[in-house]
Amino acid sequence: MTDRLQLLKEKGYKLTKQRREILRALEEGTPLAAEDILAKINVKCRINLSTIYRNLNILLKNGLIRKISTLGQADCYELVDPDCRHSLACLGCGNTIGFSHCHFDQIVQELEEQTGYEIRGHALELFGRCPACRDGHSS
Amino acid sequence: MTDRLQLLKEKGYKLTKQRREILRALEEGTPLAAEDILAKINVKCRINLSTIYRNLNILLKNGLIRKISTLGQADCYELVDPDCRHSLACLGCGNTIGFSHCHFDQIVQELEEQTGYEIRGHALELFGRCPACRDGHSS
DNA sequence: ATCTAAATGCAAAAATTTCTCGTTTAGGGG
DNA sequence: CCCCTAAACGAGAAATTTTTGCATTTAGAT
Repeated sequence: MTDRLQLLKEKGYKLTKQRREILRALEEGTPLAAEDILAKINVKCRINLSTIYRNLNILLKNGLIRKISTLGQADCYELVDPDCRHSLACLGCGNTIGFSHCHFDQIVQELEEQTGYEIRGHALELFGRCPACRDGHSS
Repeated sequence: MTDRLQLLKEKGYKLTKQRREILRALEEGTPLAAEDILAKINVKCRINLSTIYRNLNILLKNGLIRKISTLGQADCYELVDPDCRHSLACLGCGNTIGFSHCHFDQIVQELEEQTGYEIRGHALELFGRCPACRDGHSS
């Protein structure tokens, strides 16, 4: 059983197959909108979009995933993962690339001391213009 | 005329009173949802919600504002400002505090070199549990 | 095997965001 | 100034995204 399932179980959540499937979909690494998750769920698993939203909210509250809004029109969700991946999106064409190594440990620690918050995770989104959009039209 | 208006003008956008009012509302510093902006617009200025969304998208595309999704259910928008303010939200009660000094210059520069993107701005959201929620219930 | 709170599916509602189209307006050129 | 035109706007409809209520199912404990 994965760490994430373990944590949910300890918190008293039941490990339903829907819940497992949602996590499994997210474990691929790419940020996904609720609809995307639906599309990735095993055909054998009956699941409804509202179940997905309900679970995404639970996962959010427990700091297991983060919500990011730069990509697409619907919010996307991704695992708060150990190797800390983030996104860099082009404001022109929407092309997005990922990166790791955000080196936040220091900032996080300072803030925890200053505020008394226990920081569970972070979302970092960078945006700008990709090489193509930069050379092309000015909009 | 502010830098932001200047930039919009140079890009060929007209400086309508609606556009000015939206920016003025955002200049207060707090992240605002589209509805919040509507509520803050001067009563003398006739404006429609769709105008607000249209302009938010323009401002986004031009890197003048960022969209953040941790707070509330609707997306919020805030100016990409010179002193670089970000938010730390409690997963329990939603209480949010702001902070500055995210020290990103180095990360940004490295990424620009590696990717060829021109990075216009970033959104950073931290989340966790505030002291009260930490001591209180476990959910 | 039984029981119960938690979770789900479904359908409907609510909330958010985009779009169409007719009208208005900013700002440039006489 | 006044005119002109592309850009922007308002209004309302439509599309999309997200939440909710309720009857039914199910995980996990006894």
